[in-house]
Amino acid sequence: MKKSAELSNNQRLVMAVLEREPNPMSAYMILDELRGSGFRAPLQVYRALEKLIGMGRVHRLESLNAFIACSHMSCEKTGGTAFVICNRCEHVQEVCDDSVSLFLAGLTEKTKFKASKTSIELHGVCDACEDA
Amino acid sequence: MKKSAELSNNQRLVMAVLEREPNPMSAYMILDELRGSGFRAPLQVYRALEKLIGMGRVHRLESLNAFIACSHMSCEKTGGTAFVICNRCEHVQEVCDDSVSLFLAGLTEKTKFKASKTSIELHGVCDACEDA
DNA sequence: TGAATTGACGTTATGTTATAACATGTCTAT
DNA sequence: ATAGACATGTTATAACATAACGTCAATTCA
Repeated sequence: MKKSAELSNNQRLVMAVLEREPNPMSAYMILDELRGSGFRAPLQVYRALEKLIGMGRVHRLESLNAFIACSHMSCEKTGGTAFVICNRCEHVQEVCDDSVSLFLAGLTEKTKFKASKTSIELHGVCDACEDA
Repeated sequence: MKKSAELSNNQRLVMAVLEREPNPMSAYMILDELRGSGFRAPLQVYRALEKLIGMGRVHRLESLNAFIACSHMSCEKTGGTAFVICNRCEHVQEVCDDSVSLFLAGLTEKTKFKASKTSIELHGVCDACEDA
């Protein structure tokens, strides 16, 4: 039994790419970054991403079909995370506090629903871009 | 200048398909339903969907790459809508009340963000499927 | 020890979702 | 009548994702 903190070779490479890049990346962008390291097929990326997402170290942004390194330690321990995504600069702000988990708790109670996965994504213009 | 309530031929056909089907449909499922009516290419569907979404009569579910008829009158007037999606029966519950708009308002205030589009989607198991 | 299991990896092919680019038609306001 | 806006049709292609197969190395436990 391995410690979950240990990453396989491919997982480490994908993680490193995502940690270098502040903005969301598509699987194919990641693939292109890693061709020099021997990656040849999309599955190599997707398989690594799947594990990293399972560990909570990477998030998938459904509205972009893109991936980003988690900017916190362990979002997965709280109820959920909201992503605030600027359409101009592509910067993503990750919000992961009580307001999010309370909102989700209220929603699942109201709808009598057992949620296993949630996705909250806002698109618009961030403060910095608005001022500029 | 047309009244916005009037739909073009293709828009009407796509809308009718979505209104017949309670569960989310992919663009290609819609296309297949409409081949009998003369549809031949994905763009015919995507173009109609784009307009219908703009009118608030159809929602796009980002986490499914699928589309569903709005079950309310004009969600777009409120602050936002949350979709509660059962992974077993595929049923989608559309929640569009103050708790959603208040949550979004709090979030945008906190992050100093001007949101133009939001997507809130929960996956899990609905009450009916849980009991069954 | 060695058979069985597990998990990562590699490769080819294919499936699924979405848009680009270009041509045509059809209203309507001036 | 003509310019503008909008809807349409068609072909091709881009972008995103997984199926199905086989290999290999480490682990385990009979």
